[in-house]
Amino acid sequence: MASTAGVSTATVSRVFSKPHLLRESTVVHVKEVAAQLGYVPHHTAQALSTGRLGTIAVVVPDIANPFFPPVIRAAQGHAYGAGFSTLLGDTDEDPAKEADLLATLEQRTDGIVLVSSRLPEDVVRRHARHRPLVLVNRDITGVARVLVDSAAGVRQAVDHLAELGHQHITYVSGPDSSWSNQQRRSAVLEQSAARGITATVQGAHRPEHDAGRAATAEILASGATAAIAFDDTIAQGILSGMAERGLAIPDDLSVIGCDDILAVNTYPPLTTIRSRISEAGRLAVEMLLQLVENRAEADAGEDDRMEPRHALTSSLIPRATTGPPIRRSRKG
Amino acid sequence: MASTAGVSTATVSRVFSKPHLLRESTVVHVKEVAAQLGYVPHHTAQALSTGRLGTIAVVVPDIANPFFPPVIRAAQGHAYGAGFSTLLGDTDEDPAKEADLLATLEQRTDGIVLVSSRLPEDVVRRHARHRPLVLVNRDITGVARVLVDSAAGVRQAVDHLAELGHQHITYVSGPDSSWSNQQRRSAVLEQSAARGITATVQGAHRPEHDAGRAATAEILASGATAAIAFDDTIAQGILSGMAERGLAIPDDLSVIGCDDILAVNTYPPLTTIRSRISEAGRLAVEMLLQLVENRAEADAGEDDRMEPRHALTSSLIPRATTGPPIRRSRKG
DNA sequence: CTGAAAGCGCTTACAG
DNA sequence: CTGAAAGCGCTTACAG
Repeated sequence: MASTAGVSTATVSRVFSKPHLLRESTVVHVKEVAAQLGYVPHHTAQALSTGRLGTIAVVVPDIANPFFPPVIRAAQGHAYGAGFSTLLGDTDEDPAKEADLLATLEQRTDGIVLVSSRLPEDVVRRHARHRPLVLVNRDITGVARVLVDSAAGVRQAVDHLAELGHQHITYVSGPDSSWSNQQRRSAVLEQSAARGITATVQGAHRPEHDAGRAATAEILASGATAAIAFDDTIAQGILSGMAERGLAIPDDLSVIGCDDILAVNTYPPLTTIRSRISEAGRLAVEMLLQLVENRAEADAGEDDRMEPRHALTSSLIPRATTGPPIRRSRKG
Repeated sequence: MASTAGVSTATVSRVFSKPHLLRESTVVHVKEVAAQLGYVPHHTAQALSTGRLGTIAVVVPDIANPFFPPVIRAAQGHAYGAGFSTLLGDTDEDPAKEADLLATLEQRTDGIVLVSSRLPEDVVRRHARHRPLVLVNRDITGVARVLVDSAAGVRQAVDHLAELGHQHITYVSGPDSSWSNQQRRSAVLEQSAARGITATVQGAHRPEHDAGRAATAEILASGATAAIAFDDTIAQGILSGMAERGLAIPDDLSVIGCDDILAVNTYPPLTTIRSRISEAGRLAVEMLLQLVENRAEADAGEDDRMEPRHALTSSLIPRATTGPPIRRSRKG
């Protein structure tokens, strides 16, 4: 390439990375020849030389869980726009696999977005000290993170139910190890106490339709007239559980989901708590690229510590699965 | 590393790539020192040297479309097992972006799995001639591909409806540019003709809940007593459209989806056509890695042309949204 | 504004 | 069984 353009390889390199250092005519000429020959700078060689891979990774517990695709999509889109490719990692909800993946990805990327990590805090912290890392949906001091703050939406949900006249509600929980689950459960409990209504907590645990459906019996037995589910999938399962028994929504039970991943794809349309999760993906990548740049500069200067923590707020989207506790006395 | 272990870099290299060429004791010793120092072979340098990136890409039209995550998941899992990382590309259903992505990914991967490509045949063919490429859900002669053959399942669906007594059914179509859509439509039309029942075709076009819901009016107007939808999302939209009108499933309309991505997450549980789509992801990667290996060998030998075409079969999963056309005369 | 030369960290014939 | 040396295709001080 350099030879057929009659210049040195250094010049070719500059044409593609620092054209402002060159005479305009040189740039034009070399680019012409390059176009002719279909020449493109060899990515791997560039990477080896500069130490910048132009690649990030997004690691999630389960791609097939509908919460994650929007996050991944936004992350990939933003990274692509900034000239970065995106590696995808699926930990299968397994901390060991997550650790493994992190080790592999570490040497193949400039930085990692770790979504809903199941790893111990100190492991994450250690990794973050060495390499650019941004957490999504995990709140670890000292590590850059963006949190989908569902607490605000959950409080609105409790208020909504209290105003409809519900006296006893139940929180149908998700995975115990999930930060979001802990946050949502606390918000339900605290806000219920504040409003002077009874709140109980029970399992579904697995964020799956079947788990929600199976939880229906316990919900009905509890005497609660409304359920706030850890996520939409569980909520939808409860809807099925009710339909199975010939019970009506919302008359026999008000149901509120979380995440708004099902949109209006249920019938009746599900009242839920919406948080801009794709915003979380975009923001996380933005922060990560910031860290990558800082690190590049820090090599030549001093390390500047920063601890960004972004919380994205949420809000209740009332649709058709909530109403007054009309048949609340069905058990009597 | 080499120096502290008292060997040459060549030996260190061999310890990690061709240990069988070395004395057992040398391997053990070098590995010990490596563990001590936390040394790991530099991936990018390896890649530059060998020309093997250890990376593949999976390109899909839309990560958020629930059809794709299982494919991606299986592909990533299988690639990971074989020591390959997976880059993810989202074309946003845009052929221009798809072409762009392909060009970028081409130099960053050993090969690409292209799912539901929207690109012209010759563009895909040209790419496949130069680099390992496997298509999923696109049938282009001369290019390795794995097809989710929904035709078999669709024929079963038509038979199922005919046996229930339906005389007029409608196919609610998906994206016109989709290979799957064409295949499914043809299968509905042909099998209906074979069974001597009437089949009409109408739009939903976009594979979205709302499009399905909006299609309900036309379905009812058509006089059809059963609908086979391009996919589960559209089918679910039809379910909502019917519920909205206070009409019953399956009495007022039998509905069959396709892809089984919703599993039993609807109520009533959706009769649908299942194809092992995650199997498609796994198989595609398997074929791709085969191509990558072949190409590596072909460099030193002769190119061996092969044209693998795998069709994964499908079958009807009867659940609760199909039944006899009880109120078929509702319009009279 | 441009080039010669060293270097990024491996791999791989070629010798021995 | 192991090492010296060239090479993978760039980038980047250093000269000029």
